[in-house]
Amino acid sequence: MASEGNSRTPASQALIERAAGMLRAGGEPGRLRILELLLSGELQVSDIATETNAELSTTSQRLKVLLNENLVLRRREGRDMFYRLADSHVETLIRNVLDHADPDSSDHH
Amino acid sequence: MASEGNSRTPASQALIERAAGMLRAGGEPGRLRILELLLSGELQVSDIATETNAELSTTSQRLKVLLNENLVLRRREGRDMFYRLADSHVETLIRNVLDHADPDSSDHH
DNA sequence: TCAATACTTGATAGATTGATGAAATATTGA
DNA sequence: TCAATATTTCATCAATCTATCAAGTATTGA
Repeated sequence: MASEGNSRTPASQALIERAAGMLRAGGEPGRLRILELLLSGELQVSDIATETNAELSTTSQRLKVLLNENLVLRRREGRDMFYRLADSHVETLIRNVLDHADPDSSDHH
Repeated sequence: MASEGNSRTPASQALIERAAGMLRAGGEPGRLRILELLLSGELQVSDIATETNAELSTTSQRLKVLLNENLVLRRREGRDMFYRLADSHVETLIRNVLDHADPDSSDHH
């Protein structure tokens, strides 16, 4: 029994800042759109740019923010760079917020 | 079967924007700190200000942002205003991100 | 080694944000 | 009705963010 339950040990300043950074990274429509896209799997930069109707360099900058906040991981394959969600925690987070923001979602209480 | 599963219907522009707004609202340390505080229950503004070491008006502004993004609800009782997390979805979200940001958290993969 | 492809980085300008003091509003009790 | 308490709103300024173009780097194949 270390830290889980209904009452939580107050998060340290550092933890709060890391967590806030993650939320902030997802808190911009262009970047959230990318995260949503990646829910269905790994994609390369140019495809992400195409799918999101964004400039390549804009897309790259967005991915950089997501990478810095550890929301995504990347892997090079030849000239291509493939990005994917960092882990299932992130997946859950994204699904969660999209669900919650959906007025048609059933369990709002 | 409407929208849940491993592949998700692409979110509408509006949904993405609402969801991004929520993340952005939680994406600032001062505001996330408030959300974390509220995990343990309803609090009035002055107490939130005290607990977070912030000016009253700063706290009020922060709460306003959280309220606008539907992350919290409030209720007046006399001169006091009590704020609480909007629902269990929000609770889950906050716990989730704090967990994920914690390097000591076990299930990062 | 050169040209082409795929991406990243740097510089920048415009937009948005966040904290704050001062002023305003709401509620209560004398 | 007045003063006190609790909170919100307003105006402002500095800081941060975001998209974009141009330039730079990495990888491949001729």
